[in-house]
Amino acid sequence: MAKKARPRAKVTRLTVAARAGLSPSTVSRALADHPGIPESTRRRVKAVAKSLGYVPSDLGRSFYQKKSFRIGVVIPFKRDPASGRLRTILSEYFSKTLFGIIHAVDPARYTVNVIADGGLDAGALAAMALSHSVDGFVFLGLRAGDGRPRALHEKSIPFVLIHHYEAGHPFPFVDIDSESGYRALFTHLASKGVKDFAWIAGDPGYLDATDRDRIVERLAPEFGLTLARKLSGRYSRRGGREAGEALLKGGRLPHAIVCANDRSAYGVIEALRAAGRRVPEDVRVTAFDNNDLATLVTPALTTLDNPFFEIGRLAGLKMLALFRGEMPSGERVKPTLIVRDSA
Amino acid sequence: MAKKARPRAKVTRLTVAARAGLSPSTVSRALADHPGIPESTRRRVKAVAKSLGYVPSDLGRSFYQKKSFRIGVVIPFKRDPASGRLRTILSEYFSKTLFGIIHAVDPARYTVNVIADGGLDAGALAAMALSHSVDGFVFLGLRAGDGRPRALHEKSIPFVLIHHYEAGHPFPFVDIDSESGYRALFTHLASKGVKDFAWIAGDPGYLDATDRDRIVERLAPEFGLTLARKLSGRYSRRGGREAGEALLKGGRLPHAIVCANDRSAYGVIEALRAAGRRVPEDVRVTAFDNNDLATLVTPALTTLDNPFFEIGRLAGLKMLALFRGEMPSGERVKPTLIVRDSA
DNA sequence: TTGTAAGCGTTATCAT
DNA sequence: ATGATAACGCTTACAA
Repeated sequence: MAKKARPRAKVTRLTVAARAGLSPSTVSRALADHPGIPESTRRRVKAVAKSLGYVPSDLGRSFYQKKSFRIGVVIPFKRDPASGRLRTILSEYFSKTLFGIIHAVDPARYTVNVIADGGLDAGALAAMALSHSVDGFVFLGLRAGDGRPRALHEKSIPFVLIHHYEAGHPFPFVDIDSESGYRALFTHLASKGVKDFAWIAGDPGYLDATDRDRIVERLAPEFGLTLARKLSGRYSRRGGREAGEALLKGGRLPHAIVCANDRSAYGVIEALRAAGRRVPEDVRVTAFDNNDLATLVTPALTTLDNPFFEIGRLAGLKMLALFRGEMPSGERVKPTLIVRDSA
Repeated sequence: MAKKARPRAKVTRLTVAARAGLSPSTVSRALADHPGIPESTRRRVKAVAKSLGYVPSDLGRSFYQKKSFRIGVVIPFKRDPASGRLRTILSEYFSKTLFGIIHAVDPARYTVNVIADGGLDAGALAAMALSHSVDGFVFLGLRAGDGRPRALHEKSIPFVLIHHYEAGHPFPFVDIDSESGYRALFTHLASKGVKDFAWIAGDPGYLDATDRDRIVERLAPEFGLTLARKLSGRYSRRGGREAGEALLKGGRLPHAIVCANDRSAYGVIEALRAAGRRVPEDVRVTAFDNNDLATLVTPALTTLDNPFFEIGRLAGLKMLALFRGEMPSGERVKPTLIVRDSA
């Protein structure tokens, strides 16, 4: 019975105004709950708008305000045309962080645009912001020495760095507090009677990786631990396996093998298993990230949980602060030690 | 020396026009490479624009054209506030598909907006399109019986379904061709002397899962295979493990266990391993998807590759066709059989 | 070949 | 309390 107001022509503020016998500006104010509009008018306008099936144009609002209400999330991405293989950062890292960002900015009516970064230069990024395609950027998976943040900063384009930061610059970032993590881990290891360990480093192209090198080296003595060997695991399973094999050739195994992430830890475990060594009986193995992988493999990994969702959420919050004209500081979130079977 | 034209005030088409001694419309046409603009003018305009550091406003263009040039990618997402655990579809599936979409639509200057679907109703989605927040939708991870596509269709809002379709409706979709996959798989199994097998089904909430039930049942006899048992693996590792345990209690194991996806296959393998059965010596196990997981576990999984990137790419292409006013049909892409160690 | 003018839907300013 | 008007940056008839 209720005749569905199926709008044949588009209905705008003008249509609503005409139908309500008011001016467009009053409609605008009523809909935006401006003060100084009597409750009665407000209600009437809203009723008319509803009956007309009026949907405000985000585009009109954006255009007027010169704000797109979009945040560009920049993530490294290349596809090898030959093999078709994707070269990007870990899916799980990306997804969880992305949802964290969305979760944070959604209440402010911001939306997230994914930008596949296959070598975009600073100019291209700046153009996206200047053209109001996005209002700012969140960077994921940036490599050490990337000059784009600085370039954007010079153009006053807002951005937040994730798992990255710029030494000597007060750029807002959200990073993992590796030091706190390794303190927890070393405490655990020491309590298990571990005296020495090998360090399987990450990909030195990332700031976090080289940071962890330094942190591990510096902290070990505090916990009575000897850093017996340092090898690169390149954050990859294969890198881990190769490091594990190298370790096995080097004579006596240390009490523990501390790996810079989950994947390389699993590679190490594979190498050990192939050589007939048992984890954790013969040697303990620890990891970092706590990806799905960590519980999937055998033995399940003792690892430091990298709270991707939370990190994304905080980055989103900083982005909003930036939009409000504030200057949010950098922040490091503490990982949680997850003790499972491997150590 | 070259004085950097750092725009203090915003430079628009008007600025460029004034500087070039032309009208704004000519500038517009020159920049858009319209026919009927002499090469000389075009060049001059472009030079001036460049020297002024002019960046066209996407917002202005969008506003005028009433098109946002954004595609909304809708993905199920819920976060359990208590545990903080994310409930969403697989990260890897999401990421690869998303990048496929981006890859396809980027050349047409479309951009992708991720929409976390925590129970958005059809009205909310329609409002996003009607407000020109996005021009259309790509749906991921839809469950059987979801009425939203039909509702959007009635409002003439363009969308593409991925790994989903609507029987009896010509909605554009991109799905995996499970039948072709199982033909390849059964051929392989038969060649290995397999005579009977157990089917570990997926989550019946998804269309693909129930389709595979039917396909497997129908196809088996063609290949001289007996479907000895049917159990649900719920697409999950735990579901697979439980199914595996049930199978082990049921007396003699069939020659093979065909699982509806990788995760449940791994669960089955865990159950078998716990019971001291070897894969593939005692029983062959097959999977579906070819996620990272497939090579991570031991034994590496023989599985059907679900080409997520390609599926996303095709969906993006269909989206563009829809925007051109065409009515693209549904499409099923063939999975590739990847033979590894588990079968 | 180029210019003029209108219009996209919104909000803010200034009147009334 | 409400109305008229301008402005945001762009494109596209229509005119010249």
